[in-house]
Amino acid sequence: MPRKGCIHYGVKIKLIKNTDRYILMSSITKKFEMATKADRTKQFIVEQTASVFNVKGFAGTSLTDMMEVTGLTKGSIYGNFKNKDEVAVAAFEHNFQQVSNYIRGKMEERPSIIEKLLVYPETYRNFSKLSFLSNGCPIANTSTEADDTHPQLKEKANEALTYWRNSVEKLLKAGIKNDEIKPDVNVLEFTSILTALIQGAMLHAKSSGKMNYLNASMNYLESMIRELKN
Amino acid sequence: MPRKGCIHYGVKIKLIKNTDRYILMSSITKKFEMATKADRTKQFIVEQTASVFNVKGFAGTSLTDMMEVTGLTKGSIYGNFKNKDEVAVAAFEHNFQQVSNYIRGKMEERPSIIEKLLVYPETYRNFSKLSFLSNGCPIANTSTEADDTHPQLKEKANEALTYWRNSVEKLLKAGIKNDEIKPDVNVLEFTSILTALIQGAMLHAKSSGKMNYLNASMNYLESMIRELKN
Amino acid sequence: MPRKGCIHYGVKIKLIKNTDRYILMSSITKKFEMATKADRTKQFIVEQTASVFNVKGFAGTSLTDMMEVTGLTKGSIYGNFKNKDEVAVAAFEHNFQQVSNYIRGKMEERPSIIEKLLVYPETYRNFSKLSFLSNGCPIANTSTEADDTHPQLKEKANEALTYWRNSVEKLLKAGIKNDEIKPDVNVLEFTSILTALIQGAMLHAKSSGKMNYLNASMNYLESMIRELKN
Amino acid sequence: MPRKGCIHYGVKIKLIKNTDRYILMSSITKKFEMATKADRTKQFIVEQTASVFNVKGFAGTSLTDMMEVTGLTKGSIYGNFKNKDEVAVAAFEHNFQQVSNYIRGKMEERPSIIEKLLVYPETYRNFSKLSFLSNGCPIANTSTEADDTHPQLKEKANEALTYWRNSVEKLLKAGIKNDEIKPDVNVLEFTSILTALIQGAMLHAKSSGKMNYLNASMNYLESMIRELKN
DNA sequence: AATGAATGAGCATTCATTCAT
DNA sequence: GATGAATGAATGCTCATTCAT
Repeated sequence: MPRKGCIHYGVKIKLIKNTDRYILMSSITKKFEMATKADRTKQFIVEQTASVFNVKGFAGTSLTDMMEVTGLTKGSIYGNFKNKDEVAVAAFEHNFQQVSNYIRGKMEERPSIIEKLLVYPETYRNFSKLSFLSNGCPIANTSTEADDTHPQLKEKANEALTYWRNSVEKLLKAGIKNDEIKPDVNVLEFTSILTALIQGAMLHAKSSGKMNYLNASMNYLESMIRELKN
Repeated sequence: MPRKGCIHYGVKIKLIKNTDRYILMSSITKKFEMATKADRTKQFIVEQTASVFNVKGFAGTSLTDMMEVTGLTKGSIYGNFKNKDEVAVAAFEHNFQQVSNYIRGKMEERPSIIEKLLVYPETYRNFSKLSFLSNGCPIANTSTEADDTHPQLKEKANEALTYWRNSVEKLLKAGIKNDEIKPDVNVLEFTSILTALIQGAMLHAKSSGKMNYLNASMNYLESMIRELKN
Repeated sequence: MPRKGCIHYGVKIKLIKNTDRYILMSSITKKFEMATKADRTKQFIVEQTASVFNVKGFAGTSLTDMMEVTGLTKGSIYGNFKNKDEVAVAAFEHNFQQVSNYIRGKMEERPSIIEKLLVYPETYRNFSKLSFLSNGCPIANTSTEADDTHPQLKEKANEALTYWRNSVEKLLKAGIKNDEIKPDVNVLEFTSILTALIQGAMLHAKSSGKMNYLNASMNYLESMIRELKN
Repeated sequence: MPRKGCIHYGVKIKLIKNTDRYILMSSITKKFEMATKADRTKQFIVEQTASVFNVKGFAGTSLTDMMEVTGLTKGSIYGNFKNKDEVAVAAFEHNFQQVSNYIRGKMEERPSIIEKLLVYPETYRNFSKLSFLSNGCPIANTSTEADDTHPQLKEKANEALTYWRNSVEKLLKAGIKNDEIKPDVNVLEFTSILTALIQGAMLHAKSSGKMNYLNASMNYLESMIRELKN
């Protein structure tokens, strides 16, 4: 019989307090068997806490929140992570990977650079339907809070932003190289605008609860992208 | 003899615990004498805590932080505000007013609508030199944190954003009316782009610590504004 | 024009916060003009706080409660009393005097000792209609709380109880002397039973919210009193 | 090695601040091994705080008092109880059970109903020697304070009073049924008098610090009980 | 005599973290 | 590897009291 509280064959069994929910391990663990049980538990904690950190922020998320959302005990969380910071960093990385995996996947299906770039406005237009974006852009959420108060998270957010910028720049340069994109495009400027516009527009949508401002910005971004064409 | 801890002739006298700083009352109290001492103290608390709330956020700012930065005791803060929430809301309003007063002031000097609109990119380009913007846009900082966790602050941030949008829209419509601006400009779209671009670009600057991305976006915004010309 | 917050010609004028009530000085001040304004304010504070102390107890009554119920400021209360203890003691004395004045008044109308003694069960039967008893017997309320925690109040409660006992004993002895009451009545025992029965029965009534237990005890007490007859 | 602050083999080991007392777990834990450590600690907290709550009341008992009397930290108390209210309710229940267990035990030794009823005056006569009564009747103490200020405790006190009344009524009815007690006894009245007399007399004893008034009332109660005899 | 701003110790409660089991 | 009891510093907030005005 499985011991209560364990993660058993990919299935969480422990019931905490009055919560009689059985929580299924996320699909990721099914895809490839993880080496050790510890690795699986770590992954489970990260997946479950990721959205809480994205919504409530680092300071606003307590260990009690983390216990509730994972169904695990404090001891168990501390057995797998050094402290709350380490979980928060892992959760941020998970959140960011969810976004970038989704976008990379969509881009792989597209034949041209411009089509690939159009994945950005299309994705953020539908952010509310995507669980990993519905609470806002993890980079924006993390970097506004972590500024000064949490240098390690701030650095992670900055790395993510740099990664994003580099991805866009690579696409632009590749497009220029294969004559798909006008040669005189200002790569730095275009990248700055694309990323800034998306983050600013997401903020407006989250703040106002309305989609029209975000849609207006995404319309503009789409026409900007199409005008890159050589 | 002034009682220790009082704000006397515009100068804080009390030293709390290990903090041997003498804090000058902000300029506002010198400009015009306020009705009551309580009003002055309230104003003083708001001014001193405003930047802490902007940097650390609501959850990250403790009453101890507020004591340290004001040099006042807990009791004194609670004598002037109902609770931490009330201070945070007042501090946000102060932060936002600082920004909008600055921008309104700059705009008043400008003769044309387009010149007035150019105040935005100029201001945010120099955000690091402006104390009320150096820690980032208060709207962005507040709305990313307060989402879900603090409905009242979220609402305040949304109101501020709406106010900003309305200001921009009014300028555009006035410009269209007096033939300074092209009649076919999409007001909603332009407003969305201007505000989103600024907030997104500010976020990048704060996150990376570099100015080039912000400057690139502001360059683009400036040319967009100039192209509004009829 | 009367200064706000003063007690002027026996009428409270100050309005605190949202309480737009004008509070009339109690009848006592009208009966005989008090020497000084201070005396009148002291009396006013005592009268207004007396029932709060009787309901919430000493520890449960805060200065904020006292401010609300009097409409006065803290400074004003402290200008008239050394501290909260002093108000509490005065309030207890006031409460007790209200009860004993009422009972003395009723007794004066009665011709015989036995009729006088019957005032007790009659009074406590109707405790809920008498403002100074509706929150319970002040002696019981004070002595249960003040035990150990507040020696001065405990002593006051004990003095009040002794005064009550003495009153009953005097009546019994006078009745024995003038042959109205049987000579062999055990005065100590009868006094103990009368006072204990009343306090115990009051407690039951307050606790249960029902009158039948109190009435049953008062029925019994009445028949006990009538059987005293020689 | 036992961790400091733990309750180990029934013995509290941790010393808090200036309190160098070693506190023995109460006899109850020795009698039967409790399921979990948490249950034992909860029981320990209840036992240690019960008399403090009975003496100082709910409002008068602080968490610092509770820490001192248990030797535990705040965190530990809050690990075992949701809040102060929950401890107070448990402590009241404990206090009441101590009294009713004692009385039930004494009654079991007695052959007749009248002998059983005599347990009441005998017990309360000796209240000062019984630790759970020496600070006064828990029902009286709780119900006078909790009135209005603490509805849950008030309800508990009322339940306890009802339980007591029912116990007395059952005895009387059983006595009437088996012809030991006069059939025309007014059960409601007798029960009311017995309980009210005891609570009132206890109050006098606690207030005056003298036993003669209590003894006089108990003498009377004893003769009342004996006169029930058929 | 009364005000009201300020005090700072104290309040109940929650926090991230530890560690014997 | 996981548990859960315990820690104690820190949290937001209220308290009775003081005193310059």
